[in-house]
Amino acid sequence: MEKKVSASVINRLPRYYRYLTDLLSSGIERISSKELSERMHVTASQIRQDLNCFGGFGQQGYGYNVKSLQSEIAKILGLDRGYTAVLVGAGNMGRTFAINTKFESRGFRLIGIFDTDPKKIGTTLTRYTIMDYKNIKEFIDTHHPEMAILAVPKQVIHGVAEELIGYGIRAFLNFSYTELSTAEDVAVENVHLSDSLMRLSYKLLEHDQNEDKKQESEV
Amino acid sequence: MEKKVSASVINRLPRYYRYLTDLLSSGIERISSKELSERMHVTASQIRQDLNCFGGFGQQGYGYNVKSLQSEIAKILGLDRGYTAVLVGAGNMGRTFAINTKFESRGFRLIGIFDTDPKKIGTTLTRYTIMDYKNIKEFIDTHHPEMAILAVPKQVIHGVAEELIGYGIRAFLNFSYTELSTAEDVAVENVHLSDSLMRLSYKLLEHDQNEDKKQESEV
DNA sequence: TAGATTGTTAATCGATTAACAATC
DNA sequence: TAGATTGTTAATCGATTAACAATC
Repeated sequence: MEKKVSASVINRLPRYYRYLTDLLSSGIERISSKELSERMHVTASQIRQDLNCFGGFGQQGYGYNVKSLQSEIAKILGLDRGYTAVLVGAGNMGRTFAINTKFESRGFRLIGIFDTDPKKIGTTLTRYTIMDYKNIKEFIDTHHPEMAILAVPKQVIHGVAEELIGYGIRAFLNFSYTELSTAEDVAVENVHLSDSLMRLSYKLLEHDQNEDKKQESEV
Repeated sequence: MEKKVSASVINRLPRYYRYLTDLLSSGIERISSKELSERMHVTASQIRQDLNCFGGFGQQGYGYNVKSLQSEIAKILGLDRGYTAVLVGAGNMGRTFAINTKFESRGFRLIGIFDTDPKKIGTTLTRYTIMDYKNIKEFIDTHHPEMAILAVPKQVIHGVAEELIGYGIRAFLNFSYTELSTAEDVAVENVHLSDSLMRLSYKLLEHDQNEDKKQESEV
């Protein structure tokens, strides 16, 4: 068994995928680690090390074929698996997610939307009719989605997750402020917009303070 | 001048803030690094190291006062600065963002929403009237927001960012698929939901493959 | 005071970068 | 072939963990 690839490497993969997709759409066929490193503001060494966790995708003297590298990374990420997902919660975040079909094919395919609000159940959201959360077990038993996107209030997040784990779901994208702890054999990605905002706030403050210092030293 | 705090530490700060806020709301007054470490699934050593980048907030033999530690971290993150932000783009993501006022006070206060779509301009979104993007310079000159939340299509993201930098904005939260490169003296946080999905997809695939291997070895 | 827990130094571990032989 | 660029090993750097003296 190969040794486990580190989280740092995994976290960079989507970014490689993104850049390669852009290169592809601008018609660039081959790229060297050096040129890619300049575009991405990382070292060429890091790119080669990262890729070689999964195999030798390049060719000495030539570099990497953009198209084949992109598809290799897609495979590594599991984007070719046709994973399917249900969305739980048709509030604002849920609706935004459902409408942005551009996410599809970059990780999953949405096959059903659920909510508990009688006002929402039966209404349509893009090409889906919102279903009653009560019937989610039946739906899962029939269609076997692998993932659930959780866009529900933080008060119910743990309950919903546990229930869905019971029904066989093994991967969650969690939008609630509370984080879903990753016990058991379950994959979780937490998306915390508040965290991003706080980081931005920190960076802004840091810049402001550097600015202040610069002015002081000029005086 | 103190040495720069590493990105790893900064990235963990919002999570500390989140946990401390939860502790506070459940009425817990003091906590030791050991107990916090168990709740957060990190080492006590890491917590103490992280906090001591900014100062000695604890007390030997006692631990940390939850309330004062929370407010210290808020200060470090700049949450007490009353930073203000404009939202550019009142599409789905923009609307979701505007409606989730819970983000406010965790990094910024929203003071205006802009769009270019004549159908949207003049309509209201929660407590705001959507303004014409044409008039954003005037608004910035008058109200001096520090941040901009960019929820615009990727085709226009760089143009919008450059324009707003010209008007004095120094911090951006970017929701577009393309990333905003962080040249100049500008703070940027990119939020890429697709990246989160791809990471989730990878984790799921990894779990599936471990599952397969386990079964093989059982045969 | 004795016990607990911090702040901090030292040790370990892992990730990044540099270098270069292999090879297209 | 000569030049370019990979894959990979070795060196460096930084982050995490462990340990413990300081001290509440």
